[in-house]
Amino acid sequence: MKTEKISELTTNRLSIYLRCLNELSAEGAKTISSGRLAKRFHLNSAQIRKDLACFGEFGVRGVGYYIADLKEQITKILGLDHKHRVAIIGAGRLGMALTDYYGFTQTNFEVAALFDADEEKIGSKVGKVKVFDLKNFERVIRKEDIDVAVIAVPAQFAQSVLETVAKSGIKAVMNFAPTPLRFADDIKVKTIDLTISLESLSYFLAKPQND
Amino acid sequence: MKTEKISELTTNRLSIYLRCLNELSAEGAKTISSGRLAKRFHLNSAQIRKDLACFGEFGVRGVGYYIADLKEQITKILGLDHKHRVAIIGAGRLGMALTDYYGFTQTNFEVAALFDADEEKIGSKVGKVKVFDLKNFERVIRKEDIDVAVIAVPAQFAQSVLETVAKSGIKAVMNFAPTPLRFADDIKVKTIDLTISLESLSYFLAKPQND
DNA sequence: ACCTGTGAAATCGTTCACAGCA
DNA sequence: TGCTGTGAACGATTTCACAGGT
Repeated sequence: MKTEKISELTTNRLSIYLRCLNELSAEGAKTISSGRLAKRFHLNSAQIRKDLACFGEFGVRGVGYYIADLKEQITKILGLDHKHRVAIIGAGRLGMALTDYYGFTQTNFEVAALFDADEEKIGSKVGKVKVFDLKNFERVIRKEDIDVAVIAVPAQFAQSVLETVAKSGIKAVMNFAPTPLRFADDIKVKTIDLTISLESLSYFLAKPQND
Repeated sequence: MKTEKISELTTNRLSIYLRCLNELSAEGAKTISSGRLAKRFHLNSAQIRKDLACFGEFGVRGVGYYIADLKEQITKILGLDHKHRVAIIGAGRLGMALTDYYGFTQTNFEVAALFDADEEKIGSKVGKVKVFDLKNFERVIRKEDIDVAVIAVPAQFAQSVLETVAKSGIKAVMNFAPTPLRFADDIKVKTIDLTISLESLSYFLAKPQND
């Protein structure tokens, strides 16, 4: 077991391993070795072992890993053993699409509130989720016990929204605005920048030789 | 000028530089040095120079880079000097949200068609974009001259949709389904996996000491 | 025999530091 | 003097290879 700092690449892979284990589990398998896991899902077996070894000795030499046990361990490491409550800021199309994004509920996340500054939208509902006035952000997130925020507003408002979010005490933010954000280092901001992804596809199409 | 293989990290940063240059340009600046660019946007100046040097010698010693010229060069490198036409597969909330996502139009991408397998949706419109039957994918993308596909269908259909897309000759795909996909290496698939991002936030909240 | 956990090696990416040009 | 372009140093990440446990 390593006690060094754990890289984000490692934790991202943990999510992937968890998915693989769910699939194997559904098939009724009881144990899996890093070698077979790697082969089946096109991963590297040494990397799987190293990643897992960061958090403990979960394997059994000569056997592999007990699937049910390992699932439970990874679920706990990723903090997926309890529900997270999510606020989405920006009740535009993207915010609304995310509100009933299946992937949220699938991994123990629940969208508890939408926020917008537009009078027209405040008070309306998306499915069962109410749209609140952004001005009341802090009050609502306390009442609703929210611990994760999603920023789905136009880029020019993102920094100011992030400051509202940070002031409320929320420590985990997912940002869809294609803009760099400044924030204190006790909070975690994960930016999903679709513009960069698109431009990267464009580069692939444009580059001289498709090697 | 390097002729080695260019990493995706480098091309992603090119997108960022382009954004920065647009901002500077809007302020009326004519030239910028890597040092001042780095300071202003919290980047590393050596990295900026290295990234740019992969594609040519765009700078002038003692002066820096001419902003208008550099913008043009990067735009060309990223293939953003001509429009890309996009098909979105899956006319659910996510597909619809992406259809009028501002970021697309902003960087020379245009959503030209939506596809779905649901009879109810086929023939309807989202804004000006028509929903076609997925069965007619190849015919429509040829007629509409589409070169980029976005997969916004549930995970269990993603692999089969990708195969339809690949067969049609499209080489650039953005995938929102949280599942690993198998594909030939002459096509580029960029997966935006919101589940992994969420779980990474969850890990941050769960881990023992928030260091 | 099979498999884990882990040092060591290899690869990849970033930052430093400076030669050389305007 | 100010700045680029780049080799060299450094740091991070991945992969190899094997000692040691079952």
